[in-house]
Amino acid sequence: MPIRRGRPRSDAAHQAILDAARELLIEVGFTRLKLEHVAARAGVGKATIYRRWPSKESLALDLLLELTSPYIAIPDLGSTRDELETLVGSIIRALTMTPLGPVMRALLSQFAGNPAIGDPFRATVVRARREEVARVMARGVARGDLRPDADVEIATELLVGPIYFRLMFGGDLSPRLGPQLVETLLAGYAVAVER
Amino acid sequence: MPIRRGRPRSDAAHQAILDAARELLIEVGFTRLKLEHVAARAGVGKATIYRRWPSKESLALDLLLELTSPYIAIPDLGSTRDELETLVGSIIRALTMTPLGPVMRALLSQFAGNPAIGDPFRATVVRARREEVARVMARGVARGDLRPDADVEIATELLVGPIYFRLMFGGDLSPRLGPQLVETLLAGYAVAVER
Amino acid sequence: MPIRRGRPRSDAAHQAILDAARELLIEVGFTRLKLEHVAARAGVGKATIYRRWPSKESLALDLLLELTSPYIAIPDLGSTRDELETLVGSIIRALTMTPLGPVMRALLSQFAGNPAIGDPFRATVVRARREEVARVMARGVARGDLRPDADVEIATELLVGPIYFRLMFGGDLSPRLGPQLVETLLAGYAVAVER
Amino acid sequence: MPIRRGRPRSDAAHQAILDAARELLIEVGFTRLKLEHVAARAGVGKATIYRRWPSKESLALDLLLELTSPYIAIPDLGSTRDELETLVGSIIRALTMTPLGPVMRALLSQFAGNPAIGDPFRATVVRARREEVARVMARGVARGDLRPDADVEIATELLVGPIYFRLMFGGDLSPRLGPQLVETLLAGYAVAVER
DNA sequence: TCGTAAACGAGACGGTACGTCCTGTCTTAAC
DNA sequence: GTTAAGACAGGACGTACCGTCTCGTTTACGA
Repeated sequence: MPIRRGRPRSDAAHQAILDAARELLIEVGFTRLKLEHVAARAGVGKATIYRRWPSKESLALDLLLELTSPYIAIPDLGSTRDELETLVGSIIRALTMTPLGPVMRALLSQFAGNPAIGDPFRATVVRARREEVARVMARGVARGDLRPDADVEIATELLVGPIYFRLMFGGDLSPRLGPQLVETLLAGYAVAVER
Repeated sequence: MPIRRGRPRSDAAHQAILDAARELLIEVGFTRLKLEHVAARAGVGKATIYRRWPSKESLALDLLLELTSPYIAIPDLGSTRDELETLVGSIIRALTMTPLGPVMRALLSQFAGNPAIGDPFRATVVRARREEVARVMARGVARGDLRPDADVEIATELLVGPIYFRLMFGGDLSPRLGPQLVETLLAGYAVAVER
Repeated sequence: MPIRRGRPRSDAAHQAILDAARELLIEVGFTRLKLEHVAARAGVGKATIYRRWPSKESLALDLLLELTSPYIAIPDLGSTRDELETLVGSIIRALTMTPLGPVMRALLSQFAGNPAIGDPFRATVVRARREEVARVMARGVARGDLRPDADVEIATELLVGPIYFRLMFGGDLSPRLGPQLVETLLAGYAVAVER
Repeated sequence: MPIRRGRPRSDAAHQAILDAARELLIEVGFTRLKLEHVAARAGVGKATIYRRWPSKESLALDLLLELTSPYIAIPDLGSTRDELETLVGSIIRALTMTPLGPVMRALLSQFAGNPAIGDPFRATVVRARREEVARVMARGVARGDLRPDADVEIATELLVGPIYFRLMFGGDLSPRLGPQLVETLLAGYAVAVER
């Protein structure tokens, strides 16, 4: 039994650290985020941070997962187009209307070159998104809306890639983007009669 | 007349710095790239670096522009599909077979959150790519291969977004990806008879 | 109450710094003394030095005060000549047989032009020496050994000035010097009738 | 024949360097004197300085010798006391009323620990002073004013040591100091019977 | 109710890198 | 061949953070 001895860890400190880190990450970006400053803003000793997270990366990753966790599965809406638009729209909304946008922007830089952040992120968020696209597309195929040979992986990237492209390189992340992407994707994968 | 006074700047030192920086950027990534180490590997004083580049970011940006500059315009091949595949293929090839791939991966992190790198990159490389896609598509529309209402911006992002997505989040950057993306894009934008 | 918070400063580091600084000061002199090297030899981070001393000067001053503090008052020996010789002899001995000599030589340069070192040194060491000479001379006047109008300030400088002169410009600092100075001070050079 | 070829060295540059160096030496002291700043203030390239002086020390030494050269021998005044007072007074006057004072103060620090400055200074200025004292004292002995066994070396240091002591550690360098020193040297402090 | 054990805020620790400054040398065009 | 200008390699400066390590104190649990 891992009986807990000694003083329990403080939830207040834990939350203060996350809040301070989120604020600073948004303010200055990942590279200029300093744990020294997080500790100061949170009113916490540095050791209290290191006791919970082994590195800046893992703290940042927790911030990201915290913001991506309220992920909601797409229900069967009867229409493949509606479901895809809902899916893409929820991604755009999360990026534009919650702190996820700035946090994501700050961490984009780390996904490619920093396995400590990239790997867990891929294993959870990216994977979950691919699976959701797969579920929606499977329903679409079953309905006869989509060609049975539609490639789920390419489809995910065609829907999500442009969004991250704009997040990275600039460009509107307006709600109009979702239907535009879905329209193009569907026109491609839809059986001939669809159009 | 900007008469040159004093000892001219050394081209040898300039190139040694760029070489050392490129190597180290690929080896350790942008965050762990230290100008101290660049100077040491280049056999150069730190001041010689700071005389040319005000920051690590601007040095890295120069590396990136140096690698993206050998950009070749797509000639008229008679076939819109061939031209698009050539375009996408050349991007994939540059990312997989030249130092551009690792350098890009190392700098992806900075585009979103670091205007000092992101803005110039957007203004040159991203802009050039959009314009090339626009030229190819304009020829396609003229040929009757493409629907006249095809949106160039969305098209660029559908072609390039998935590539950067895989660069960032992992996934094959095989030569097969190009034709897959073009096929999907064309199926969407092509006039009905195309398929 | 000045409650102590945080980890206390390390006495070991403090002493290691002083030792390394003393050695290097003697080896290379004040101008060529580098805090970087002190830190390296002491096995200490540079910040640990700067936390204690704001500058090279103040560190050097502490070295000097550390070496001049074991100052011993001259007891009543019954003979003014003996007391003066003891006083001058102890100064010469300290300069020739302890690290004070080399340290003093290294810092002589700073007394005149560097108030940060000169002022505290004057306020403590020079002042203490003047007072000791004054006490000895007062006893001498009381004994009837010395003329009552003898000027203490001039006397101090006549005894100590030549010693520092030789320290600075070269010349024996042999034990013989003390009695010579005292003899001349007491007797004067004029033939008897002059006065 | 050392025929001069090429452009002759500029006397104007030479003098501008000495002037700038003297000013800066007085303003900031020897340690904080930077050849970079001397060159800038003199409107001269750094190489022009290094072509003439191998080091900061030798430049400073030249400044010092330039100021100590107008040394005037003491004529036979008929009175040993007058001659000694003239000698000591001329030293005090030079130190208080010409730039020699500040320059000396700035360089005092280097005499002991820096042979490059100390040795030539000792060999010229200090030596000349000792010889002058010797001449005056020899005349005094010949006149019967001074005891024949008077030690010239000790005498020089008793006259000059206190002056440098005050220059270094503070204290009036008033014209009154000269007669006080000469008086004490001649008379001694002991009550008459002592001898 | 009293240890005992772990977490707490604080801040010092040995380090690494920063960006600046200065050194003494070298390289140019102008004279 | 010297000049002013200024770039060069090198190296120290004083500062900022890193991740670790004491401190004295606080908080909970089990004896």
